[in-house]
Order: sequence, then C-alpha cells, then structure tokens
Amino acid sequence: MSLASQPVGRRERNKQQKLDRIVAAASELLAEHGIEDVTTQQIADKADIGTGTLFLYAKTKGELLLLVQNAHYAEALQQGRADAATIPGVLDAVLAIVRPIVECNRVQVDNGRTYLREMVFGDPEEPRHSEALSIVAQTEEAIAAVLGRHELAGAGDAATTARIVTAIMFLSMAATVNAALSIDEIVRDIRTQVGVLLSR
Amino acid sequence: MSLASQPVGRRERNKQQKLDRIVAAASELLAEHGIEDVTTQQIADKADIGTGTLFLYAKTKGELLLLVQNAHYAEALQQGRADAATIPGVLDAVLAIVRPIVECNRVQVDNGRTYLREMVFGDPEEPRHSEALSIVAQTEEAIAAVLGRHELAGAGDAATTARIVTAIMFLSMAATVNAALSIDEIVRDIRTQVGVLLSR
DNA sequence: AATAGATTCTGACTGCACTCAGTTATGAGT
DNA sequence: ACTCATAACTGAGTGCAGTCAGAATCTATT
Repeated sequence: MSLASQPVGRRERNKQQKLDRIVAAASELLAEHGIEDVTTQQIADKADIGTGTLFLYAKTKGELLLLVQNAHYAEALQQGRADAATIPGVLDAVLAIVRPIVECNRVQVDNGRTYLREMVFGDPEEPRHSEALSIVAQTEEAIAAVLGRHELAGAGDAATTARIVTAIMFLSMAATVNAALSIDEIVRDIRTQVGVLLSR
Repeated sequence: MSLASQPVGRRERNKQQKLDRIVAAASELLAEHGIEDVTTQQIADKADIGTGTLFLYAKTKGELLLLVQNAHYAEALQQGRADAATIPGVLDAVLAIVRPIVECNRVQVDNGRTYLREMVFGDPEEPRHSEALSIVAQTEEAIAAVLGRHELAGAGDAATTARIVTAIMFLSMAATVNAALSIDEIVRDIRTQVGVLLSR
C-alpha cells in the first residue's frame, strides 16, 4: 500500500508544508477580503513565512489567486459535466456546463474577474497558469462533447464552436460593465449569445 | 465663420495645451518603448508637467494608453467600414472590418494587449474608457450592418452575432498564448472562428 | 561527525503608480 | 486695482508588489 519511494527528505516535506500554509492563508484572506484588499505581506505573515519566500511559491500576486482558485474551477467543471449529461437540449446542456462555472466565478466578484484577467494576460509558462489553461481546454472539450452528442447537421468544427462558447462566457464574466450583474443575469446574457451561435 | 463663443479664457487654453503636450509625450514614449518600459514620471517630465498633474488628465496609467490609442482604433474602424462595403462575401466583409483593427492593435503588441485589458477591466466611468467602449459598440454596429446586408436567412439577432464576433476578436488578440502570432496568423485564427459562427 | 556544496529562506530594499496638503493661477465681483 | 473664491498645479510622500545578497538549513561524501 506504501508508495514507491519513501525517501521524502525533510526538505521536500518542509516545502510541501509551506505550500500548504500559503494556500490556506491565501484562501482565507482572499475569501474574506477580496484580492484588492489583501497584501502579499498579509498572506506571508499569516502563512508564517518571509516576504521573499512567498514569491518562490507564486511568482506574482496573480499566481497566488490561480493557486487558490484552480481547484474550485475544476470542481465546477466536474459538476457541469455531470449535469450536462442528463439534459436533452443542446443549448440547455451547454448551459448546464456554463452555470456552475459562472457560479464559481462569482463567489467573490473581484476575485473571479481578476482570475480571468490573469488567465488571459498572465504568463502561460508559470505552472499554475498552464494548469488554469488546461482546465479551460477541458471545458472546451466537455462542450464539444455535448455538441458532438447532438450531431449538429454538418455543423462546423465542434471544437471551434466550443472555443467560441468559452470566449462568450469569458467576456460576459470579465467585463467591468457586467460586474454588478447577478449570476442569473450573466447566465441569461451568455444564453442569448450561445443561443444565436447554435441556432440553425 | 467665427465660432459662437470666443470667451475661451486663459484657463481653458492652458488646460488644452497641457492635454496636448501629454498626448504628444505619451504617444512618442509609448510608441518608442512600449507601456511596460515607460514610467508615468517620464511622461510627465516629457510633457513638462508635475507628477501629480498627469493624474488630473488621466486617472491611471492605463487611461493614458486609452487616451493615445482611441484615435487610432477609431481610424482603423473607419478604414474597415469602407473596405467592407466593397466586398461581396459575408465572411470576407466581416473580416475586412476585423483586419485593420488587428493591424492597429499589433503595431506594438504590448500596448495593444494592454489596451484591450484596460477596456474590459478598466473603470467604464472614466471618459477615455467610455469612449473606447463606444468605439467597440460602433464596431459591432458596423459588423451587424454587414450581416444585415447579406440577409442571413432567419439568422438570430445580427447585433448578438456581431457581439460574438468582437468577443472572438478580443480574445484572439489579447491572449498571452497568441502574443507571438503575426497579424496574418491572428486574422486567420479569427477567420476560422467567425467562419464557423456564420456557417449555415 | 566533520566538511562542503546545494537548496531554500529571509527581510531590508527598490521602483513605480498614485495621493494629498499646500501653493499658485485665474477670473468674478466691487 | 484690489479682494476673494475657486480651479488647477505640484512634488514630497505613501503603499505595495516584487528583488536580491547574504544567512540558514539540508544532504551527500568521506
């Protein structure tokens, strides 16, 4: 039952512990105050590490947000995939994938929007970032799968259509103009657009 | 021939002159070095005004970029509208509008991407910002007009379709992943997506 | 158990966007 | 001409993300 290699030295364990403390501290503070109102200093203090150390684990403040949110996003995708499977209509099925993501994104509006910003404009070389992009890719695959299931007659590439859906979703969630909208309003906004996209 | 009101006091003139100097200084420095490598201090110095004064004319560094780029963007739209009028195919006509915008946006990649970022995530209350959003709205109208001209049989809302086109355009230009792509590659990427969107 | 080499940690420091209390210019009223 | 109120300007100051030279800690080797 034991894993292949026990030789996990003190070094590795310390590193893991620190990372855990950072995630815990960041999670708590970000949820409580929102990214705008939390300083990296506060997070470092709460995680009980030096200022500089924090930046060994997350290259920028934005990466810190990815570190915390990626898991939630992945979970939302999981949920949506399951929901979509039980729904007959294409549009409704696609929106079943969309909704949990919007909900997840809107738990704290500032954090959600900043997360999206980081995704598009951040450095894809950073591991947390590429992880985020991979979840987007999975989202597109899930949507493409739903589209494929419904066999849109000679529809263009399902993958491309899925990509367009994520683009729509992205901008609806990210735009400052939509910052004050409720989850339902955002979903409705997305629905209108995806409805047109899929109408044929 | 004279305008209605001459009473343009020294105050107004001074203000206008300063704004002009700011635009000139910012234009030059941003074009030369890119927004990442220019400090607001440099711009203030070059415009020969105090540090604080700069922020009376542009609330943030990002606003400064909008201030400079909006005119170029508007010009690109103008160009595209003209081009589109002479083109028969829908897809090609829409892309005729897209191309000059992409070209304009890519004169300096960093500046272009930051401009887009500012548009989506900036404060829409600021005048330069709402001006930018208005140009986007005009872009969507132009695209909708092209779509209308071609009478897509029972196509969903032309305005909504236009909005989707701008979303596609936006993300293709903004994504860090696409930062290294050439203008032609970006346009091709957009074409693929818009092609699927309009296929029916 | 001693030494050396590598890795990880740290907080004082830097650079920069943005602020604000104090100053100066403008114009209206007398 | 001389107030006075208001608008516009200014640069020293503030806060914060991110850096880096040196300290501390770990592991391998003998």
